[in-house]
Amino acid sequence: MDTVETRELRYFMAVAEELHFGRAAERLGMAQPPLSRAIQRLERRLGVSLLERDRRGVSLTGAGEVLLHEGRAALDATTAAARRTRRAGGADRPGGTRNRLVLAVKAAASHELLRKLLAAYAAEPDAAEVEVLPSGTCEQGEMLRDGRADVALMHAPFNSLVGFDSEELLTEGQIAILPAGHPLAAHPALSLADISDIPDLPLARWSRHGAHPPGPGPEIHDQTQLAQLIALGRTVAVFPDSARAWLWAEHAAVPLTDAPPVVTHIAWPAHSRSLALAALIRTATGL
Amino acid sequence: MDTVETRELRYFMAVAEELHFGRAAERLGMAQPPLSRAIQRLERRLGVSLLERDRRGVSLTGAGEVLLHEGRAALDATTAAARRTRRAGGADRPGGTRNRLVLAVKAAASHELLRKLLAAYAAEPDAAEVEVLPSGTCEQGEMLRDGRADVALMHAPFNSLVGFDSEELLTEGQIAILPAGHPLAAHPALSLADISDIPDLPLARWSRHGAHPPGPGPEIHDQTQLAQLIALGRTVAVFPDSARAWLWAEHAAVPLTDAPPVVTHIAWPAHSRSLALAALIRTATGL
DNA sequence: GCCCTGTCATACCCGACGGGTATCACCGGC
DNA sequence: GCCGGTGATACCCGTCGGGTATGACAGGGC
Repeated sequence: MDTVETRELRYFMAVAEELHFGRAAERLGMAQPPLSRAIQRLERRLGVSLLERDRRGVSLTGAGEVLLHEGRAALDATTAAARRTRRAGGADRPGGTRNRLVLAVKAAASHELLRKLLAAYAAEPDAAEVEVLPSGTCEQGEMLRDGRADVALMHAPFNSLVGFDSEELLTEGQIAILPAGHPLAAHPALSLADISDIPDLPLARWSRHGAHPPGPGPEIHDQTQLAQLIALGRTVAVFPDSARAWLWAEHAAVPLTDAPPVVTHIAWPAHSRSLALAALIRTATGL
Repeated sequence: MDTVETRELRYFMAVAEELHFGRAAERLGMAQPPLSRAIQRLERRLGVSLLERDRRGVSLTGAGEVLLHEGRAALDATTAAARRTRRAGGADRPGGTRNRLVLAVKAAASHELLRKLLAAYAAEPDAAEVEVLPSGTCEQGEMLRDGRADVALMHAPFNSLVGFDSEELLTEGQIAILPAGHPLAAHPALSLADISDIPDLPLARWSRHGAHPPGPGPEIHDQTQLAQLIALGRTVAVFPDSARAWLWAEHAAVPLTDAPPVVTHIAWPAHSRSLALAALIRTATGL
């Protein structure tokens, strides 16, 4: 009577995001009528109206918006439970997860730190096999929430640590990466203002989830493209200090005086209870 | 194919907690055979074995333990979504929850702070109606997690703030509450060691969820019982400083020098997005 | 050793519900 | 007024959730 099934949540999320029963049904791989009925049933069961079926379109009610947010968290938690359970598959010892540990890292993250962490962890007694999951396009927080990862290296202030437990690992300044021949590359230091309005070096725009933000700079998809564009003298980029490790000869790095420092954290779901994870965190904070 | 329904989760949680299909079925209000089938189907769907059906009893596999923990979080998130959606029921404005805000407080919490907070909040422009939910027996974190509350006053280090966002509100020392006539009541200050081993004043034991922890002291259920036992000279208690507000004439309060300070936090689910809640937090931190 | 008890699994049945197809009701635009 | 597009309704069917009855199997008392 007062229970909501995950299927109903999935259906509602699709409709709430598409604001269109037909498209939502298509996305769900089903026909539209049963979807309409399912939503009606959900509304009846909850005793509230979630969608405003106005002629010419569907819109969310206040309750619908609440369910959109809360339901997302609930669905993530459910799929995370399924994923982590599946991953724990073979280890039938009752002492906790001994299997693999999935570590999500940003592709552009400091390899130095990661390498040291993995090396130190491998020597630990509670060590599990660590699978490194480079999340190029996807947010690491998302991966932690829906169970694709167990632990992540995240970079404040770019990633939000909200909802996770975390420990600070490393703080570094940021540098501007310029074409080696550019006049600005000769400066000992620069400010953000110095590089934000250079006509011949517009800042590149990362394309995320297929949507390209508007702006003057070139569109890029990965770090190699960016490196190439810088080397060609077409753009400039701002990166944490550890990016110096992958610079080319055609690149020049100049410290930025007023860029906010980047803090690398190790973060994990707050409710985690795993010996292997605890050991990894201990290793990381002890580096 | 890779989806888990909340009903299946509920069933599994019951079996995993009872470690007995018959009792779990009874608790769920159903017969045992369909429960067995549901668990089998869940195991098949996840592709892992969750329970070890040994003759003479059921035990959890490693994967089962993972699902026990993760599933609890998922179920809590789901019921929270349903509860909060239902509570948002009538407010059909698209600006967020404008309804009521449920604030969970420990029954023994500082009334002073709570009164000031509610008074200040009522004057706010974004103020919603605040329902105060005194959680005598139940953990406030549980209430936040499963949606019975939207925000809570929690007391570190007694409550774990893990998994929530929180702001510090108030730090106070702790006091020993003794019978007024007791010799120790004359001291200007005491240490924990001073009161932990007094033969005539064993520390009282709170009964939680029906289970009484073993020990020498008397069993108590609420604060009034405790106050009475102290007044009768039968026990001693340790409380935050603000407990002085409800002391009786027969009580004596003595500061404890080495008790950890109690920090009152305002805490809320990390993913919350509500104007009313934001206003309450702003009010609380501005006190 | 035998039976009895307690456990979970299997067999079978039924009603309900999820899902599909066809169609309706309604509105905006040409 | 017709048409395209929306979501809702009507009807049908297969699957599945749930109940009852029963089986398989181990352990304990006699």
